[in-house]
Amino acid sequence: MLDLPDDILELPGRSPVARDVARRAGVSTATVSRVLNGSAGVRADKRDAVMRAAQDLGFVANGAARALSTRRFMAVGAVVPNIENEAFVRVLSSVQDRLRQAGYTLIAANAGYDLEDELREATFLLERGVDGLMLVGDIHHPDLHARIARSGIPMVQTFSLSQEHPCVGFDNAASAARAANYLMDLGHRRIGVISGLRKDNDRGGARVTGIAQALAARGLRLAPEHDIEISYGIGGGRDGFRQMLAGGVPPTAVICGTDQIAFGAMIEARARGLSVPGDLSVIGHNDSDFSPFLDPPLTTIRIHSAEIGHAAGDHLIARIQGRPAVRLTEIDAELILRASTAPPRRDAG
Amino acid sequence: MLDLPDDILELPGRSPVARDVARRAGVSTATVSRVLNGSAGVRADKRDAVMRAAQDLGFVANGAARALSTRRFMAVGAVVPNIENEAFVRVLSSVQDRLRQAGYTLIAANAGYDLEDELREATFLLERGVDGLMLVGDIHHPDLHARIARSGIPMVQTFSLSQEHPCVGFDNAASAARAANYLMDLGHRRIGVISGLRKDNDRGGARVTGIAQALAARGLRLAPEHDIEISYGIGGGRDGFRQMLAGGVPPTAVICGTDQIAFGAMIEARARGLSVPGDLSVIGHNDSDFSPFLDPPLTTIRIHSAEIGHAAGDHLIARIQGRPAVRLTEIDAELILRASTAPPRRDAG
DNA sequence: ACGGTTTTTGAAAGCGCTTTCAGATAGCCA
DNA sequence: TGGCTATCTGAAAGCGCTTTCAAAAACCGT
Repeated sequence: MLDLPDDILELPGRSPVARDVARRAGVSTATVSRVLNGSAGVRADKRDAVMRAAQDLGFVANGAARALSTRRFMAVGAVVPNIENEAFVRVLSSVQDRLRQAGYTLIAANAGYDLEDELREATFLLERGVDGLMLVGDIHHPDLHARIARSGIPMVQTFSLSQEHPCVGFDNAASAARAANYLMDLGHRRIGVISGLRKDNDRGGARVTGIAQALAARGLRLAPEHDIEISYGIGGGRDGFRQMLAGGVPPTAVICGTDQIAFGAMIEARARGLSVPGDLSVIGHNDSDFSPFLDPPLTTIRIHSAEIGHAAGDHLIARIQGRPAVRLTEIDAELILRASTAPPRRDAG
Repeated sequence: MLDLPDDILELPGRSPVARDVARRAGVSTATVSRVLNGSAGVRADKRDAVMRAAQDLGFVANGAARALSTRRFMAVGAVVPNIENEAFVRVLSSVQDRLRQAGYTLIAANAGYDLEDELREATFLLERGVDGLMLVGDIHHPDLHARIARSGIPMVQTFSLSQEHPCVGFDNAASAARAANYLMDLGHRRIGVISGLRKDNDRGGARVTGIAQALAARGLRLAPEHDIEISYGIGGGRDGFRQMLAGGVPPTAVICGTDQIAFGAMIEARARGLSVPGDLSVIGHNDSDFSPFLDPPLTTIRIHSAEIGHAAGDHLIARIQGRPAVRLTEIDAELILRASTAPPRRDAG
């Protein structure tokens, strides 16, 4: 290597490196590194000199070099089905909270409810060298877990519970069943479901199953024409409820996969001259910002996204740092009662 | 360095590196690198051997080493005021779209409408070695631009226009003025504003200024009691409109900083027995998902978030790759007319 | 078959940081 | 002050990849 004399090193274009700081402070790069990290066992005068030199030069350590050397990238990845979905955004935001405190960065990616895409995105993150990975749900591409295992980094699944893998979530079937039971307690007998896409989506699937089982447990059944699967969003909710009405005998209550869908269903119901909750009770999922303000305010299953995120973040950090972490954390979902649910009309048989 | 004999290298715990692939394919690491990247000028048989070896071993290049070597981190950072805000999420999502196509990763951070925090987060990203940076707005911590400049990476500001810095955005003052003019054309004379926090927020500030100027241009003025600043969200909108009514003579129309705020204002108006748009016209900002479905559907200024994101992404990629890029891109905001606006009542003077 | 090209290829030098290891210093007690 | 221990410190070896440079191999026209 061509070793330049010390005095011509202030090349303007080059951003300063540890070597420059060392030179300026009259120490070695080893000492610079010690000061800028743990500081353990460096004499005060040298430490100050290094600090000042770093300050003066505006030194910023090169993350790649540090990552290469420590084998720690100081980042964790998260792949969520839809990065624009409120619930996932909240989780990402709270995971990031925790990570940030531990000095880690969150890199989020979008899987678009597609297993292949999820695999691609996860692989991409793995290549980047993330130190941990957060996924949503328990259904993934068959190769995904093998790939994660090979990379040797910790992984945690969220939003649903899993027998196989570390997870932070809740029992989607049970919480949806609770909503169904609540409706049946009110006297409803014809209960419908409008869910988002269920393909490769264990949360959606489990919720419908839970509802069907709760109905069965009381001798009722989820009629096929009352079991609707649509795309997410308010428009989806309208379409879904329209389809349901087209099916014949209308339900007296519907449970929806998200509050957006519930909102859409309510709009469509009103457009058809049905009053909520008079003619139709509606329950959503997620407790979105707007839900308390709808007309009527929406009964919904609140998912504690922030708690899920915090727990998932803590779990990953712990395992990255070699500390023990619980394999399964259950964060209970909560049924928030508002005015969109009521007993069915007497004549609704 | 202790050079292990070639035959004991299948240590299970260690993930494979280029050296392993090279050995298995009977080539040098240089060739491995050539194959895995550009592939230029490698004989077909060797190329295949490398490909196969990499496949067999499940080789994944170490991103940190690559970044260190190429001086490219292949990631760009984005710092937005609120990562849970719909408009910013949409921009992030569309920036990521573009970056992903170019092989780059997006790392998003949250500044919480605080200049110090924004500086901290941006610095954090800079330390990571991001190759480019996206910011929101034209008001930043005094040290921020210096720091970015020192790191030598391209930066682009979004959502507003700037004289000083590269930007992709729109004229917040002009678009808000357009809304005000529309209301005045309908005959409104008492127009109010409910904006989110304006501190260190040039978008919010510019909108109010634009409205005030539009009013002034027609001999009207924005009464102080009709100029309300609140926190974001539906609750904020309700509070804001309540405050406005407490101010004395009620306005016949309000322009709100977001559709959430507008929604809140509409709720509060109705609670006070005012009909929209009969007694009060309401205009929002952003054209949120739910806005067409409100009752009445909300007139709003649609911000083309996806276009902003795409343009910002393209701009950064171009500059990272050393290609020229336009300094200022203006993405027009659009006034979407729906049913929440109408002429004022005749007797509303 | 041979000299001159044109391709391919591998050795080795980094990229900038951390960390080990041994030597240098400082501190302490007698 | 000397000797021994406890602290500090710097040289140097990596981390795993890319890339230059020169040597080796393949190709070509005669």
